[in-house]
Amino acid sequence: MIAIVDCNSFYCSCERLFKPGLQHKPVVVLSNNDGCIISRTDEAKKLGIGMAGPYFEARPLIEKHNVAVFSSNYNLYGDMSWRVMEVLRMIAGKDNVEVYSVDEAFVNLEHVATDQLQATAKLMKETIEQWTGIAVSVGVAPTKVLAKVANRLSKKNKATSQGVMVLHTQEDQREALKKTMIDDIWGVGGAYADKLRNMGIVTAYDLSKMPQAWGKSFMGGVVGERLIRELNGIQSMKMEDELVTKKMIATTRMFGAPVADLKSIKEAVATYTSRAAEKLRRQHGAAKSISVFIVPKEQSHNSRFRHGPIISSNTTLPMATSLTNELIKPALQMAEALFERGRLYKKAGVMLGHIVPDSSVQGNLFVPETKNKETMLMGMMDNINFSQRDDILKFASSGITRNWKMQQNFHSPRYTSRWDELFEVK
DNA sequence: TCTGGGGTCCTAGGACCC
DNA sequence: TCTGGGGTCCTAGGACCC
Repeated sequence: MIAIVDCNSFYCSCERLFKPGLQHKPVVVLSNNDGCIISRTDEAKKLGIGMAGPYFEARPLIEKHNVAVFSSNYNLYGDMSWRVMEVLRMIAGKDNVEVYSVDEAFVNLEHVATDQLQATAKLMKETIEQWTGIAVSVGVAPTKVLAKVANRLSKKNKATSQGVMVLHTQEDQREALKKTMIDDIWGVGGAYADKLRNMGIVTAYDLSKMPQAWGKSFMGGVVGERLIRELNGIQSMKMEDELVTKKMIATTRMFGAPVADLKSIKEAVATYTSRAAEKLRRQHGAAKSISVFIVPKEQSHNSRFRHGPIISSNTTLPMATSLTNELIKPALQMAEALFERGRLYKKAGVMLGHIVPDSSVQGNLFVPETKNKETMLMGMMDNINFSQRDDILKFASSGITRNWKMQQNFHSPRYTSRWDELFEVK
């Protein structure tokens, strides 16, 4: 059996930890640049505030009901996430935990006796809540997809489930599937949901009764086939080893306000490249390709498109590297080539691809000896920046004033990761 | 006026090879 | 007038996730 442990309204819960007065009050957390709502408490949901909707649209409701609003504080969420996952690893064993996202983890319960499943799930939940203060829901079932179904139902019926739901008989599974609409299935998004409904498939149960071959032809090939098997309790998605090596690393941001000058664009691109290179070094990788894109602010009144065209360029490097300076150079060249004077831009991004382990970087006869020193320099920069949790050291091309930086008007202190922002009790 | 950021997997189709 | 068959590799784009 597999459990999925999922933090309730995670970002909001983190903010509430340090503002006990907000317990049972509506709270929302905004995306970068304070653009969209990306986390809501139950109280905020009840007021009719939608998920992923733009902040400005929900603003009347928010002001009317005095909803607490926060900009996202990823230092805080990252640190709380680590604490939650550590508790799980202590209880279930390090190798049985697969961190799926910042607020979710799958836990392998293969070795737990059937009559102990409920108790184990409850233990995980209660320990996390007691030690970290973050409330979680737990779903347990024979497959990942069914565990997700269980988790969702446990959240929907908190009063009866106490935040834990175990689906271990086929009877339980069938009942749960009947209560789950197709668009609430993990792996069914908007496009497939529309398609399925048009074919008269409405509940997860309906979908589970379709033949696998049908899934193969109508739901994206092996993906659909696998989904149907999982719904029927046949494990088709394994527990993954902790996968730390990403195949692509991206750093992209909206600007605080549209930008028209090349200098700002270049500063932003240099900054994002530095950040991406940092992530790359953290996983001991080296990248062989880098691409840069910039997005013009939509000029036309044709508002059907949320984004303007994306203007991008890609460079293949002579050899894979993780050195910031070697990545910044081509990135800035591309930024310069893409930029058109007279246009307004709202976003830029950098992506690193063709990532290989840095130990396997192909030797090149023409690599100068100085390379080792540069690698050490990068390591030092990373250490200093990490211990300060800030870009205290950066490349000059990243700029000092940074007029293009995103807006974060409701940022809470980094309570758990900065000495000078510690929570104070008077 | 104002709509995030960072990923994954899969398929189709083109280019190319023998 | 008629122009094979079978591969591989790569990229773009769609769909999904949180």
